[in-house]
Amino acid sequence: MPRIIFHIDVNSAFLSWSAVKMVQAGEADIRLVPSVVSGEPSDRRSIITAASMPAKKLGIKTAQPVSMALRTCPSLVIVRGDWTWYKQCSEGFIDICRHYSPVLQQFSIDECFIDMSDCCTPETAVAVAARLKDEIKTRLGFTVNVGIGSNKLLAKMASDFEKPDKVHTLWSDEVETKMWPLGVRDLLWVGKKTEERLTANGIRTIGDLARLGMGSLTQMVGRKFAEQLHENANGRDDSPVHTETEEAKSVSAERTFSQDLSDPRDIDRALFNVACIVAHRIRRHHFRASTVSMFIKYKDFSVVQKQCQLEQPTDITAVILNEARRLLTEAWDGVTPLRQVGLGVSKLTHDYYEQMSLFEDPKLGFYREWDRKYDAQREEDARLQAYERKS
DNA sequence: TCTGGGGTCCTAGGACCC
DNA sequence: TCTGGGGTCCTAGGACCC
Repeated sequence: MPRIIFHIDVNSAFLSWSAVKMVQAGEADIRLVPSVVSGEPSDRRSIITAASMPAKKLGIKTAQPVSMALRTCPSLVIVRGDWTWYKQCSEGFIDICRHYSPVLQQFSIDECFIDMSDCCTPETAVAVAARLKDEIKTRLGFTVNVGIGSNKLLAKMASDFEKPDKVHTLWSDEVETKMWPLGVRDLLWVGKKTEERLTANGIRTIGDLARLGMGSLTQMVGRKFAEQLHENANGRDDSPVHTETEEAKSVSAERTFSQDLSDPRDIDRALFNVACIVAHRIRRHHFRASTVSMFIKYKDFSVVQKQCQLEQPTDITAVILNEARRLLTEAWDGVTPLRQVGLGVSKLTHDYYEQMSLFEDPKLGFYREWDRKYDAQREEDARLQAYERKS
């Protein structure tokens, strides 16, 4: 039996969500003028997280530096992101989608798939999708695109057609007319590098890719990726809509300096900050980590990453920080300016078994106490923030 | 104009074990 | 003494996604 999958994608999510809040507060609707959501605008290294349709029409794009966008449009309205509010908006639209089908997979904060196979027919799918889209607009105040297809890939490709506030179908029998004429870059998983490799070999459209023999494609991108691209270009994808939320496999944090830094004290301060953040996050989710990795980025954007295994999984900030410091001394000469420093942990477990050793480092007790106070402080900060938001 | 932050998966080489 | 083949783990790097 053919499947019916919807992909729901919020149009310019962060920008729309900020606009909803501002309109509720009686302010002008920033969706109607060139506007963007970004990090700290005074930081010259900030980039654009979301742009309004009028901004996009001027050529302003997501991931572009704010300074560049300001040159394009000096009157650009810039707003700071509000994560707590975004999470509320996300939950709101996911809830509505879940009412249409419980077989729902959240793909990111602003996208989800629902399996509608048991909830509508190919004939009624467009009308149902339109109802879903309109319900979100009426109840929550922002627009979405709904893509309909016989699998997740096609649904996702369809939701990317004309925006905003639109419903599109991409059934298997429409692949040839609606998908094959598109450029390879429009295919999911084809990024900049793969596009370059494909076009260098004369493969320009998704249709070219679909008709390409596996032998030559494997030579270009490797066997595994070639298999996937070949399937996807032909509109095939049998992955199910995963309803269970997967646990994180890694947690990381990074800091990009407003100017490249070379003073080891500055670098260490940043490493300390990210270690606090990462360790706090894993404690909050009751994780312990067995792998610590540290990475640095130079001004030419090259990245060096070092990792190591711990004898025992840990969630102690000081233990993670010490490993990261050691890795930093291995990776960095202490002189060359750095653009960014980051820290990650992986091999996460919920295993709380701890080898009790009579010879356990007595410092660990102090470290744990420090972490406990840190966590309490963070929680207090969060409570205060929530209170301020309400009043 | 000068490029954030947070993730996932894949590959390839080397070490080590049987 | 020399050789091979398979499996697993680790590491570093790269590509992609939102």
